[in-house]
Amino acid sequence: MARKTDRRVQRTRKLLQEALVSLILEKRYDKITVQEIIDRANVGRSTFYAHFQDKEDLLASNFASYTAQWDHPDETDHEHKVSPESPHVLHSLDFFLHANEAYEFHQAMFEGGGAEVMLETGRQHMMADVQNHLLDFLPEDEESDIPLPVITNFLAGGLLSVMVWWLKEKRPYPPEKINEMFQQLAMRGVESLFTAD
Amino acid sequence: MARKTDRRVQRTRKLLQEALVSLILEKRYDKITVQEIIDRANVGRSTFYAHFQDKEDLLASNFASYTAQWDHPDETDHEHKVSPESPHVLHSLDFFLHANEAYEFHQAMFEGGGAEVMLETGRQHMMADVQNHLLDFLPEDEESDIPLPVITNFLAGGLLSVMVWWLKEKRPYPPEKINEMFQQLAMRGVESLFTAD
Amino acid sequence: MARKTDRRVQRTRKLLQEALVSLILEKRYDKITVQEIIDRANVGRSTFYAHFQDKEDLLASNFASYTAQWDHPDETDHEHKVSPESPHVLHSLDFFLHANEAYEFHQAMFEGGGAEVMLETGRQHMMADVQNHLLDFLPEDEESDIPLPVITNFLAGGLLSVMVWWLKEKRPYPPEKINEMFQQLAMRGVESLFTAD
Amino acid sequence: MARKTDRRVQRTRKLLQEALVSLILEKRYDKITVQEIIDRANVGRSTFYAHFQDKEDLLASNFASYTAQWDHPDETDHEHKVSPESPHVLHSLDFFLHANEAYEFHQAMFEGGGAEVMLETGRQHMMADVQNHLLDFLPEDEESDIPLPVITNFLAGGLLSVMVWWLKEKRPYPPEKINEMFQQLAMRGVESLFTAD
DNA sequence: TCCTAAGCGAGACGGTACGTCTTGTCTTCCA
DNA sequence: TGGAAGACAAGACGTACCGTCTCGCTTAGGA
Repeated sequence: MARKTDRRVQRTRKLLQEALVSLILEKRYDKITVQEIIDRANVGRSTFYAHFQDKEDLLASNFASYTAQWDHPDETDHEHKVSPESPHVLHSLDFFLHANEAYEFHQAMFEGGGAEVMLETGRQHMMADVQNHLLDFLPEDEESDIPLPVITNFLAGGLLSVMVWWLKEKRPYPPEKINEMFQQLAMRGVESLFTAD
Repeated sequence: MARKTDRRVQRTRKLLQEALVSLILEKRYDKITVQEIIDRANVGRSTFYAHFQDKEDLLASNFASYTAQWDHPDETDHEHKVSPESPHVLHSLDFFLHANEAYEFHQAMFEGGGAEVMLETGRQHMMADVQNHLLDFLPEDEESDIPLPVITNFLAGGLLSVMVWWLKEKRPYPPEKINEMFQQLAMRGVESLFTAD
Repeated sequence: MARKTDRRVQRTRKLLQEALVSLILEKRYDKITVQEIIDRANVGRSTFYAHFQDKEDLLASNFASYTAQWDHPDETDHEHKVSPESPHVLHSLDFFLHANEAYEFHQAMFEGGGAEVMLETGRQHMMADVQNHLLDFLPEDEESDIPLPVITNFLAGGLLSVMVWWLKEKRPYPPEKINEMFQQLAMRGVESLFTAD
Repeated sequence: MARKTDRRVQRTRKLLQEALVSLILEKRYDKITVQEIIDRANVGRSTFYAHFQDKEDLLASNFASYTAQWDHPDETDHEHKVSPESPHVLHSLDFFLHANEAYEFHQAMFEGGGAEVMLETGRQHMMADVQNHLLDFLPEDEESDIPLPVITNFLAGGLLSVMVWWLKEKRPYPPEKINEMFQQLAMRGVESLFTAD
């Protein structure tokens, strides 16, 4: 059994991931060279390509576990089984909380220009997530006027946009607060801003 | 007066822009080479760089006039001075209509991978636009619970996301229809989907 | 008659020639750009090419009159019709005197790296000149052991080399003196240096 | 120890050198492109620049070993310790013999226009060589009327010129014969041609 | 004095080669 | 035997010049 090998392999992967992150903190992601990464990681060029297809692959691996949490959130706090009267159709708080924790990493991404790659991946996960949640709420037999993908895109797009703003602005509110705002906008719509509450 | 020169310059710029678009319709944007562009445009390499910094710059110039329309829409159809009862806080129809016209171009962008550049620029214009419109509706003296940028990001993010989906899906609805959906979501919120109308 | 035109043309040619020389005094000839020349001369690009084929052509024109003197020396001082006893088979003094006059120009050439072009042209003229003179001395009927081209190359090569050294060393001797040395070497050979005179 | 690497590197260098020579045999040196060289050598562009600064550098490397022989000739045939009666002040035969061996290469250079680079380098080596030999013959205590550099330039200039002629003429005489002519001219001078032997 | 053709400046342009840069593959050696 | 080291092929990049060209302005010399 190649247990020892596995451990070495994991170590090399980690070295490369950390090298990338540390570089991202210094300069734009898309200006980072494979050469720089392997220099920083003290790893041979061929070793890099033995583990990752390319730079993006390495980056993706960096937040694979990250987004994995979105797909498989801890099964503990599933207390937001809400009623239609008080529906948390979108468990957006999870996203904000999670973004809050990985704040520094996000900062690096935005400043470094690596955000696009991440955003696209993130968007896809978020979309899937949102859609799943919506499916729990929209009665299957009753076809809504608005197709599911439209709702999903609307919500995920809005959420992501607000979240990025929040992060770029260096979290002017606690995650719970910004989530509350988002929930109001998402659930009640803009119209509610103009009508008496 | 350098009139003739200007005309030549404009012609060259146009040749390059058209060459890029025609290439985008054939292959992924990021696989397109400067050499291919200038070959298609029958233009010298140095001429290319005399007019544009790089490939992205050329791409950007392609929808500069495009987004310019967002900033300075035709002053004719400013009839959406709507009442709060039927508020078109967001003149999103304009966006859908406009996207509808430039449909092929958008298709090329999305398929070709050049969308990122465009989306970012587009987002910025859209944000500014949305914000301006909101300012007309939010009473200045009355501070909302939710800061303006949050609303703006929410709406622009949702709009863009829906629009991209709509384009990528090859416009399954007429622009008026998709706009209607968006308006409902944006104005009334998701909650409205579950309540009796 | 286009008299006035001619005058303008001559002026332009002169401007370009002077611009080149002044530039050569500043930097290596082969690093000088056509653009720099026409900028310095305040002349349009097309005008340059209307007058000269290229940079080398302009350079050549600069010492066209120069070498012309070698081919058609002033017919006044032809008093070196020497006897075989005191033969000035090679009228090398002319070359040294001429080089002496155009000293600054030569300096520029050597320092500027434009010398090669000049040297090659100069060598050709010098060779032809030397050969002509030799023909006056070598009796046609009597075939020498050594073919004429060998002698010509030997003398012209040696003369040019000595002259270049002399110019590069900033003329450590008066032209008459260096010529005397050359004449001794050329006429009597190196052997004479070791034998009692 | 990078033994294997060295071998690869040497192979690449050789491939490039040979590619250049083979190209020179086909077309003018200054019309040869770096691209053509690397195509012929089956070598990547960056590899070329990893080994040589530019085209001239590659050319120079081609006769580096060549001129090296001039500086360090085989220590075997040092039997030209000649008496003043039969002085070989200048071991010019070595040069002719050497040029004879590398005949094809020279041909390529002259026809291809790459000769200038080579000639200048060759001249310098030849000058140093000639000067060293002269120092063995000219008694130090006895100052000649003619400075050493003048003699050196005269001899080296003449020798190079004759040699180039000889090569360009496709070696009309065996190297020993042309050397004999040169020696007579150099040692006894032109005057001797006119006097009874 | 006006007219007109040539000379000219300005500079856009197509084209070519350059030297740099980065990628992903491949080979060799070492631990 | 797996990984470090790094040479390498491939090829796009942005730059630098070149020589051609088109365009109007200026200007001189004949009308």
